[in-house]
Amino acid sequence: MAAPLDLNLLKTFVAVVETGSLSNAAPRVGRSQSAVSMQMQRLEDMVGNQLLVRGPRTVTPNAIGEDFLIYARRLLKLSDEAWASVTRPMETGSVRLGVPDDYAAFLLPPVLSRFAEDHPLVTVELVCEQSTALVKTLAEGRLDLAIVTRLPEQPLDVVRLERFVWVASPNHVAWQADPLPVALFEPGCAARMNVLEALGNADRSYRCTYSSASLLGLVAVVQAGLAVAGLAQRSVPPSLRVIGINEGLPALPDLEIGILRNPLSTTPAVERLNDFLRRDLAQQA
Amino acid sequence: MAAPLDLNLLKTFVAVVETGSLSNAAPRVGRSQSAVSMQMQRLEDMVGNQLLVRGPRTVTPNAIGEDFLIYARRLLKLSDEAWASVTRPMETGSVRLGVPDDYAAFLLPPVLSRFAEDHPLVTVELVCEQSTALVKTLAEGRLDLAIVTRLPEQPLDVVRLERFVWVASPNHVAWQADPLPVALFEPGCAARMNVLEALGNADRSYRCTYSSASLLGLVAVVQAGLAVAGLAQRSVPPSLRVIGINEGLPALPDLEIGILRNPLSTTPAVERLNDFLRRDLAQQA
DNA sequence: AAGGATCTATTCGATATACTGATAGCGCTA
DNA sequence: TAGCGCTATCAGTATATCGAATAGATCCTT
Repeated sequence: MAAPLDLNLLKTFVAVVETGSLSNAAPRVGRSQSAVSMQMQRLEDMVGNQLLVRGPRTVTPNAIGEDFLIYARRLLKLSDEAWASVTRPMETGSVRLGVPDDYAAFLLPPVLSRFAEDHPLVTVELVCEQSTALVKTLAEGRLDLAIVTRLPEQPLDVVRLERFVWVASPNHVAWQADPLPVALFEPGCAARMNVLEALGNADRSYRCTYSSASLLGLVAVVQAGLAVAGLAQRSVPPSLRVIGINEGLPALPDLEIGILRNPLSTTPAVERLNDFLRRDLAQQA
Repeated sequence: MAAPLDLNLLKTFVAVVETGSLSNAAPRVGRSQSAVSMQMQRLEDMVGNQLLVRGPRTVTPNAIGEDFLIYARRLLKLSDEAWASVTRPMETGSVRLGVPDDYAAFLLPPVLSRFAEDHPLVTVELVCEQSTALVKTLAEGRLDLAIVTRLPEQPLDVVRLERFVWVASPNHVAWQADPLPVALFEPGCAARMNVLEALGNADRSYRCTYSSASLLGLVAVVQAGLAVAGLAQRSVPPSLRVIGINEGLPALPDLEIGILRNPLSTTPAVERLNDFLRRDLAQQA
């Protein structure tokens, strides 16, 4: 790693290129003409390459200088952003938000859209994982917020109850098979536990024909008539049919949705998104 | 605009946060412990906010410091890139590459993986849009390269022909319906034009049951047996079945794939990725 | 409970760096 | 040819930054 560049020199460099003159750049950077000349000399010494071509009365960047100019501008801009993050933290920031796959696909886009309208300088980084993985990721400090489904024994402030339903292919009768073929999310997942617990309580035998984290894969298997599955009602694609007691299947308990927060994530941006999500999720039909 | 930050201070800041100690950071930045202490003081004076919480034996960033750390790392990384752009211009750079959705999902990952292995200091920013949108984005100078499907009358250097096929649900016979239900990409898309042109030439009446840019949505509709669609053969998921003349559908012309290049994008990185893609796409089975 | 260890903060003196003002040198224009 | 307007260089000065030493606080071991 080279020594970090001196952004004061870059600021002067940008001013020189933009004015085409050392003398005209000087007032822009609050230095004398001779200081500007020496700064450009120091910058070129530092990077080990000439960046500027000096004419009798003008100064222009060479090809390397042109490329370097782009970096100089980016560095100065990022420096301003860094400064703003400290001095005006309310307006900026980035939040790392974890959500389960199905929330990402179906529910979050409108929510994040509305949040982005209200907070244009806040960046939300979405991480899609199963709830169990999200708990771990957040505990490791790699997430600020996570929308998760509550697991048994898990202390979680529940924000909403999500209807959880059986689904099947509209053109198949997979539920008639014995043992019941079920498509499940991966072990440890609350949705999976709900399904297995309901089947256990009903003394219904089953066999697992699909086990993965992928919602798309699970949906594909169910659509193919190879299994039934449990899904959050709002995640049910139009191609699947909701089934239940009428088909001889036990009722499924609702999923308890909550928002986990990293206690070390105390920025205003995280605060605001947290409030926004709590309000929005609680309000949704 | 605030005065630019001192990257030497940021380097020290990062070292302090990473080691949790001023004393341990000192050898990392080639300074004495007292110099490190004063640098942190100067940094906090400069930004006008405390960034570090000092314990008796440890130092940790506060919430503002955590955010600032992200900027510090980005600034240092960008400084290295800037340096490399001067001293090793052939190896660095960033390319803005536009690709259609289905290419992004199925085909580009292995290509970009191989490119990244050969060119670790080149950053590729991917933009996924329909070909029609990509042409416009590139013309506006916001892309360096774009992989697009050739539209009628469009001058484009074709790099490969992509087999374009009808697909349907393996468990449905949607093609038997009259008029034919088709799922289409949005208007203006070459794939859409191919389908409609082929149906027109065959005098086959059709109705459009899906029209969107989303591949996932289209696949869902087809899988549901609600429509048939045209897809690049290599984009066909395992859950769909390729159909064609045997099912009474007209042959679909191949998609002509080409690479557009922004004439103002002349960096070595763009050059190299362009060459790489041309070679790689031409070679693929 | 006491002593040693280990850290951060501060002071002081030395050194390095960066600046301004003055000026030399060069090329252009009238 | 003289004057103008630029960049480069020089010398002196001011400021910034550093290391070594040390104070103070806390923690750990005996």
